[in-house]
Amino acid sequence: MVVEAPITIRDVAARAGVALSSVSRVLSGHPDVSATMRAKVEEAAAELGYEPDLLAQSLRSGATRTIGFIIRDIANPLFAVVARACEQELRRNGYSLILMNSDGSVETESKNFALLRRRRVDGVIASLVAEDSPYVKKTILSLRAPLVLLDRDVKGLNASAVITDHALGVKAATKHLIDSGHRDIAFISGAANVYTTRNRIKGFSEAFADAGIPLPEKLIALGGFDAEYALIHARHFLLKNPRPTAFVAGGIGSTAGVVRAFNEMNLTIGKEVALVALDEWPLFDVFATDVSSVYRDPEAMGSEAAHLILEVLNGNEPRESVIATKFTARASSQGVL
Amino acid sequence: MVVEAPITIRDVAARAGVALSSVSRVLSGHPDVSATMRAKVEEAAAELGYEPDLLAQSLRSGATRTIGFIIRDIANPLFAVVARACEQELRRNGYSLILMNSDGSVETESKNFALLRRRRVDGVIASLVAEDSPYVKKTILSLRAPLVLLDRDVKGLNASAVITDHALGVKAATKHLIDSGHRDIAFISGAANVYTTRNRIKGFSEAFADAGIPLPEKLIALGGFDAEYALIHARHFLLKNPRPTAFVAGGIGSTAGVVRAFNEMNLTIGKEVALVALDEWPLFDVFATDVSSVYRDPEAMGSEAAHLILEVLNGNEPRESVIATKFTARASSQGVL
DNA sequence: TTAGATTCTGGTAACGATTCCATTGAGGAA
DNA sequence: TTCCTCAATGGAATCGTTACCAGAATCTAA
Repeated sequence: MVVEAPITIRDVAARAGVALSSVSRVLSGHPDVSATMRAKVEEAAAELGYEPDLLAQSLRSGATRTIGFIIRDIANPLFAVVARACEQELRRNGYSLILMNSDGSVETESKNFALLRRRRVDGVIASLVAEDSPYVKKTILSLRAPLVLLDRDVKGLNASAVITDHALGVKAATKHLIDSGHRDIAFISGAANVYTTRNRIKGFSEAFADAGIPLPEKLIALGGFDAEYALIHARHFLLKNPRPTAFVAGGIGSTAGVVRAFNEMNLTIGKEVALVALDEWPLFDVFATDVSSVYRDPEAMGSEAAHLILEVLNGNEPRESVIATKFTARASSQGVL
Repeated sequence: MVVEAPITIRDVAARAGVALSSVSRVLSGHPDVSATMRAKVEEAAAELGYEPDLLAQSLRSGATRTIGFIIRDIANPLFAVVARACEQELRRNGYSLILMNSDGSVETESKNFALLRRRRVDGVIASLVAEDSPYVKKTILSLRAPLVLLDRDVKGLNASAVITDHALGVKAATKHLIDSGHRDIAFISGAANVYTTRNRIKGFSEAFADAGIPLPEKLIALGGFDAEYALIHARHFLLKNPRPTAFVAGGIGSTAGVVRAFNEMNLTIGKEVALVALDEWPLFDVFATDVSSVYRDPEAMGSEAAHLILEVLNGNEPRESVIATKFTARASSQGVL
């Protein structure tokens, strides 16, 4: 396979019979260029099929027009939609997205940040595995590039953030359960070292406080967003006496685990046990039509993240953008008691 | 915010009191380096916290250690898993993944290829929107980098490919439906200008041929993988007389559309109409336990794609890798007639 | 007509790294 | 001692681009 060498600005200059610098001026739209020169260079460039090399441009200009995107797991359907919307918006603005999964490991996450720094990305959008891991601040402060956090709250970073108002939706969901007579409501979600969890628990607690009912602390399990964690703890809760009559599951993985536990014990959702899912997922409306949920718009999260990073790249100050949540009561949380 | 300038090899050389070239030799492990020199340079580099600039290295070496990943839609849960597995495997080998959605548009796809070329990616992994679009071959041949196609078959490209043996699973599924007495079996999927569809139809046809039954050509709709397309055609088929007793839905989007049509007409899956889904999706086992499916392993697809591109980058010839499919009969395809 | 400004162009130095080439000095063989 | 080899190092060219600087040509104003 013969691969001819790529066309460089040098070739164009030779063909047009002018200097390198003149070609560069024409191609980058410099004002001090005669019409003749412009025509000659453009013709030569077109004939040769010249394409500027982004690598060389980046080295020279210091900007790569790439944005790093670090998340725990792109296979989480919510984040896949976030990533899509974000990539689309960045692409429209001439940026490309470098995707990295941190696989739930703070070490991998740290390495990813370091690699993005070496790649000289213009910015990073990240959903951190944990806000309190010791390296986080150091790693991020040495980034030399603007950062947008997804649903995370780390002090002293001067970063932008897309923040979901989970409390709003979770509080409404919990109030709904309490109003329906539930008292022993289990809550299973990820660890409290991420804003997501803390803000959800805030909404959960407020609903109990408002109702003047003590928080069922023994039914709260905050340790992991994965299905396995949720399955184990849901099983455990379901063996208690009295067993919880309702479950709030934090995220898609948690919901999977909780529902598996129900299935194991042959509990019919909406009849023998109530369920509220936090976040929806693909085909939610098709196969899970009767599951009550707290919804947030992942498209909005993704495009907002892109806007926030572009804003800072354009010289504006970092800021936060809040995404609303909406509780929708469906059959899964009704008629249980 | 004061941002100090990044440390370059020049700073390290100055600190160690040696030449640039010596620093480079030490850092890139050249053999002709004295122990004294090595110690001096390594100490200086460590003290300054030197990190090599991948941009400059890439310009010099010609390799960026980046791989482009072009798919229709990362929010398709199957491809999200493919992307995750692929990114993980590439990361282990020191490569980063640049993600681009083509949004189902051949123009966007073409622009994405062109941008990746300008970014000098070392390779591209792509699931083409269409195999027969006029620009495809030209765009790809001008890539100057190895290519791995995902479930696509384009002649004359010298590309590697991860190919799914859809026919195997679809044939088994169709045979199962025929053996259960179904004759009017509808098939809804994407257009025939991608291998995926053609290979599925091959399996579908073969099952009919083996049974000596004519193919129900009027019940085959090949036009789009999206839910909307499937919904419209499923509705249309369900109004026929006699109406089809079974549906095969090609992909996650198609399944969503078909099931919505069932829901609209209050048809109970597995009782009044049979269904086989091609591909599974997250929480499939939790909420859709009774849907018969043809499964393929997206993890395997992703890591195979990574292996194939790495192979070619290591000097081997392009090749194909085949992924198996497995039909599993569940309640949705039984006891209908 | 001439001084000064303006337009246009070419040459060259960066950006940050690697690699070739030439030089030095030490060591070994005759 | 002389010649040769080879390890070790510094200097310079290079990757492809942009931007600065200087000089030539043209134009404007007095």
